[in-house]
Amino acid sequence: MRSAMREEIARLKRERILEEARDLFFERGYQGTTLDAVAKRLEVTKPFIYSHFENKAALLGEISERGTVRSHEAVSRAHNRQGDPKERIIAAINEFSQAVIDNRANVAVYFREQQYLPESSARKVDRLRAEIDEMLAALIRQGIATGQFHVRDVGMATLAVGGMVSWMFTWHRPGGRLSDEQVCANMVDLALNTLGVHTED
Amino acid sequence: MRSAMREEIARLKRERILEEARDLFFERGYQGTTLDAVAKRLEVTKPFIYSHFENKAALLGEISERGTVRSHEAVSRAHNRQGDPKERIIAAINEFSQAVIDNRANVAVYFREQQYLPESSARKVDRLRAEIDEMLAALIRQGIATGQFHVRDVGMATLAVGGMVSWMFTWHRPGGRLSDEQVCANMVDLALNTLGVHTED
DNA sequence: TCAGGATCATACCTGTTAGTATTCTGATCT
DNA sequence: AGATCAGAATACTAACAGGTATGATCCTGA
Repeated sequence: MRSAMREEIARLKRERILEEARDLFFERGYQGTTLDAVAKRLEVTKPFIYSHFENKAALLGEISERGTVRSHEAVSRAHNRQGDPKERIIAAINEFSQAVIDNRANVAVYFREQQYLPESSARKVDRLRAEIDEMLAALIRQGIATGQFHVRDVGMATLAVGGMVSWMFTWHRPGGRLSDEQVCANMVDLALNTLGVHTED
Repeated sequence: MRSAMREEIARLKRERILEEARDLFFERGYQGTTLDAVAKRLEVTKPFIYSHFENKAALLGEISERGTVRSHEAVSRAHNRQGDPKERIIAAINEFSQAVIDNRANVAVYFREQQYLPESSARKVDRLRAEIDEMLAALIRQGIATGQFHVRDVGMATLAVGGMVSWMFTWHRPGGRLSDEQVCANMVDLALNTLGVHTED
């Protein structure tokens, strides 16, 4: 019971450290952020951080992994569910978009700071991204097979659709002109267009 | 005549410095690259670089500005030419895509290292990017007016199309599966799809 | 051959920051 | 009350890297 509680407290501390590190990396960049600055925001000291993380790169690794994991989960759910390719790609784009919005800082930090990722994180994130691409490509191939989608090159269509969704981290602002739901709905429409889905409107 | 030649030599030296800096920033990141490393690649020393550039950030500024200027020129040319909106957007996407491919390292460095840009470069690049977006949005609006394009939200369509093209810097590799021309042609097709252009195929 | 200036290298300084050795504190248990 | 120990702070080190003062070199023109 005791140690279970300590575990939970330790987890909480790790979470708080990661939150502040993520925000600071996002605002000032990885190398532009000192661990003292992170500690100051948390009103603790540097050794406190080192008692919870191996080193600075471990923070970056964890932050980057999380952003990618969320996107992977989103696409994965849609990929594995019932329905025809169109229904499933709609779910995939919708959830993927929401994941990018929800984890904007993680995603941005990852894309900007890839070079500084520790080897193990880099491998893990690479694998997740490859799987996301594979799932999207598989969905697109199925849609072509059913005659619902019309694209010349599956690989490029995958990159285009993945790109327009991922790109949201560069322009999305909370409290923007459109609600998150509207943004996601628009992304779905645009992605369906991109995949050559014939709509009657 | 003398000084004209010296001018040219100085320009050449600046170019060489910028090339190596761009490549190193691209490979190792801005803060991950020391000026000594740049100097070593050029087989010169650090003061040589300082005799041609104010400081390290000036290198980053110049590199970033160039990447954006090329994209701006590409879209600008297409925007100002004759033709209906469809023809002009085809030219815009084609040239924009080629510009991103040709300046992949510049574009990548800019997007990753935005935070470290000197104020004046940041302003200039922001303005160029805003103008690119405005030109694309204007083209899309015209296409809607002529009934050639069909999108719900011009702003989001602009971001989606701009995003899928810009995103190329993350995945394009010279000597990939498709030729540059094929890649650009595919991007044009995908962008037209995204904008709801009805094609008969 | 020599004067003079432009160009570049050597050698240095200094601030910064990741990472750590040591000390302190305060809660818990006997 | 006193011993023990986990957890956290103080204070430090070491190394790196941006930037510069100074001196060497080389080209140009007479």
